[in-house]
Amino acid sequence: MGKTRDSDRTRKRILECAVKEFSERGFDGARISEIARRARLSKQLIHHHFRGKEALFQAVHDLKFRPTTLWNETLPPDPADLFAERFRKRAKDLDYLRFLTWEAASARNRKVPGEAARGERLAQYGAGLRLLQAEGRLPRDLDSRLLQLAILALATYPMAFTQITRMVTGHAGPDRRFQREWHEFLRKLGKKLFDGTTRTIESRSSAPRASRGPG
Amino acid sequence: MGKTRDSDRTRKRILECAVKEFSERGFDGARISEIARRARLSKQLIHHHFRGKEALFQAVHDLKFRPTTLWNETLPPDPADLFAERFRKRAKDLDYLRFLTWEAASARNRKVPGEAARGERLAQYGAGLRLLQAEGRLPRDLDSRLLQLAILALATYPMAFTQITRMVTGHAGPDRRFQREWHEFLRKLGKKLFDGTTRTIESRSSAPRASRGPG
DNA sequence: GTTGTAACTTTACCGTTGTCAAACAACATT
DNA sequence: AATGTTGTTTGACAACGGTAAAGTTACAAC
Repeated sequence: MGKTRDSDRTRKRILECAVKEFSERGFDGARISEIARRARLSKQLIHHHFRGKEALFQAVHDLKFRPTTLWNETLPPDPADLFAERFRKRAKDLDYLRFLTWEAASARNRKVPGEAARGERLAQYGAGLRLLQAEGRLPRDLDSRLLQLAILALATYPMAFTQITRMVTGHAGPDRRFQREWHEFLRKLGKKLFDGTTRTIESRSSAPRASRGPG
Repeated sequence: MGKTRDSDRTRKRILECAVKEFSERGFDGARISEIARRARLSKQLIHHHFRGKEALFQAVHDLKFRPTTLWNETLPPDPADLFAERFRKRAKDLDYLRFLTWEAASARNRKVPGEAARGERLAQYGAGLRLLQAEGRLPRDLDSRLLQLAILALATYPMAFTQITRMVTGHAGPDRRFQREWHEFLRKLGKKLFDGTTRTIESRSSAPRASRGPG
């Protein structure tokens, strides 16, 4: 049995409950006392471990937005899986998705914490897309950045806007069954869009180019 | 010059400012006093005209979510424009979009006000998609509801998750230039997906059917 | 003008919430 | 065992936001 007093352990427990509360109710809606109730300790202790609500939120933020192995931005081998794969990864961290949604709602035009680093990471993914384009495995006439945005849209929207998903499909967003169906759908979509790519992008020149590395 | 006292006019002014405030800060973040400040009157007057914060929000909600001509769910003549057209309509009412985003963030699984009516309207659109499928102008192997969700995703996401859009493209979501580029992109996407539809869906039977109706 | 009504303001209030400070209890060190 | 340190609880509080009720002013009807 663990010690009755353990600073790190309680800090961790507070953080966990804070993640839940913040992700459910957002910053303004979240209540420190509620976090305390979930963690079975007094709200004053939270203020002792962290400096206050703002700092606690910051800590939670740093925790959830810290790059982990989940942030692996590697592209799938088959470009047709771009949508589906991105979705699969997104579905792994629903809390993070909820933070993104709160952020979207509250951050009108203001810069968002860690914007530079996150932008860097996103740019990395975009570079991967451009590489695929150079290899002729993705259509070149689609702006890579906009394509990336489309990928994120399809990977994010149904589970962020759960009301809409429910109204349209009848299933909740995080529902397992829906996730399977959506994954399948995205695969089909990817196939339709990108399978015939090589032929499509070379339809300008009547003859297919010799398949070599990126020109 | 108008009368110094006009119930309807002040009600309207309160509502306008309330829309702004709620759409910017959400229900919890919104401050009655701030709405009062914007409308240049005392917060108590707001409570006098409406019953309170909750009722005011309800009123705003009813106002913004009331079906208008903007809710025209008619489908574009060319299925390839499905994405782009939907986006064009979405971009017309950014406040509404922000409400949707707040709703998405806060409504975890809870039912959302007017869900039945809104679902009905969405179903109408879905029926239109199925009709297009029946006519062979949209691929039949794509679930119409999921396709509808994809349309909404592409039409909504970049302007709802403005941080992401900014980080990926460098432009803000509501930026005119971005909107033009995104519109164009969605058109291309639609063309790539749905232009070859007739051929695609008939790839099962080796021979193409006689081309009838709108090609 | 008088009076009544409705728009608006002022004063006051109360519950909630985050925060601070002091008291307390467990653990480590000596 | 004594003592210091640190995790934890308790009590209290000040600020803030929404709300209620009383007071005041404009406008209309008579």
